[in-house]
Amino acid sequence: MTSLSTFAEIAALAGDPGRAAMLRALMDGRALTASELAYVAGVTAQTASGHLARMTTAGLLSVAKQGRHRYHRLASSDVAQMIESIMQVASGPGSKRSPLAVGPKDAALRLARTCYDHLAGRLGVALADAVVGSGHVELATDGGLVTDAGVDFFGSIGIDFSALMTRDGKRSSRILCRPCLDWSERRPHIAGSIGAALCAHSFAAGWIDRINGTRAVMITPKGQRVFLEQFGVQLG
Amino acid sequence: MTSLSTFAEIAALAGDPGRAAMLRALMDGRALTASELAYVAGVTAQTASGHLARMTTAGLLSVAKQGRHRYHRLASSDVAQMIESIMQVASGPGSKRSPLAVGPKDAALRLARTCYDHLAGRLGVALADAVVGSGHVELATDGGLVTDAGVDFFGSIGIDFSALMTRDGKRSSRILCRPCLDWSERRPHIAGSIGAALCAHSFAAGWIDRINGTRAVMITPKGQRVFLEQFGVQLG
DNA sequence: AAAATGTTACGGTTACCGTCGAAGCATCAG
DNA sequence: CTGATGCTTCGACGGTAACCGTAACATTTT
Repeated sequence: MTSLSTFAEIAALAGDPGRAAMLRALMDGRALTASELAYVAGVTAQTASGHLARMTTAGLLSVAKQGRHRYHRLASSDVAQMIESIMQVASGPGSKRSPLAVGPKDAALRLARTCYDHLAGRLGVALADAVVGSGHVELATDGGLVTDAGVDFFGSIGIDFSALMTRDGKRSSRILCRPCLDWSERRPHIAGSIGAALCAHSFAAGWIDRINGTRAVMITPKGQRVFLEQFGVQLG
Repeated sequence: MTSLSTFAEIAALAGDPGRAAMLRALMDGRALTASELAYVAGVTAQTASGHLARMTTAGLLSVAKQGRHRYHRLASSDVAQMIESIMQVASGPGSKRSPLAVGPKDAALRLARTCYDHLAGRLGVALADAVVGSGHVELATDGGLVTDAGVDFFGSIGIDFSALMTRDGKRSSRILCRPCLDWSERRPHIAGSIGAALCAHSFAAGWIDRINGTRAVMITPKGQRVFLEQFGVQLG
């Protein structure tokens, strides 16, 4: 029953408070150095190094050494989804403690941030509402899809699905979407291939920008205009 | 940072080998007594009692006392999805140990079994392939949907979606599907609302039956006929 | 070369948690 | 009422692992 022992092993790795803090910090999809991760975990560098080594050999993390730094990131989207699902359970009805005061307290984080590879916060939720309201995307609790009109719409703003839709040889329909329930807004936003593409394109097109290396993002003036004109979204 | 502490708490609960075995046993969606769970975990009754109490207060399990028995089940489908996602990571590329000998060794389990609330094993995969091949369902890695033809098809075999499709007031499209990667077949099968409905209907209609209280199911003669005529599926 | 920074390795201490024995309640059978 | 079964609580034991000293190694900068 090998799968069982590794199951407990993986879960136990995520069960340590320090390692949990590291994983949570890596949920923005970026790669962090061991020192930064040691800081967020509240432990010394030696301790953090041991944790990172264990999580790397277990397949949770992948490292890329660059000069004298070693950048650690989540190994795959599967790991990100696992962390999400644990957060989902942790934020569930079982968390009686501090019923409404949950979520990031930083205003910038609440406004807009990245969630592994897509956008979250009020911006992410607003964009999701916009594309759902305009009929470009349909969302349910189990999954989501892009309508034919949505394919045209995303194409018009520079996101091409032709590369994404060639899966398994034949066209794999327009199911490229996954709802991701955020714990600050308590509303679903768009994850999956579309969410990742939209987030990447927003960075590339200069609509949003990272705030000094955190997972929070700011909306550029150009982004303000595009989000209002193309999506009808205005925040603040 | 309450959500973080509970995050590690939840993960640590799943990280103990004994508790992991219990959760794994409960993945068939049925309710088990404390004694049965103590047996599958390989611990004494006292130890199991403590584990069950902790997991219940944490919101992972829900209990229903019936006479002098206490039946434990997974608290929600969120918990089941969390367990699935951990299995997904545990079965990932990181599991070098016993590369191909994974999966349930029991022949009955490999053939057909329940996975929380839907069907898995060769039967589950075959049914998924059938409805995908006939164009009734479209599956991708991120989600799935039922086509208009699929709605008619499932209606013709006794599964009505009208109750499922009234979500949030307006019609919530036909996204009721979620792929679930099984660790014995390494192929996706159909979970989500459709998977649950199909599984429940198969039991109700007498197409399948539980094998003496395990998560393995047998295909009745009636089921053999229905699966062949309606889905074109023949196993064995 | 030498200093500085980032990362890993080793030993010893400490605290936590899983485990079981024994005993205490609840429920059912006779 | 008496005995039996299922489950839980209490207390004590033991092992595991997180943690931080100190120290070594690697890389970059001066």
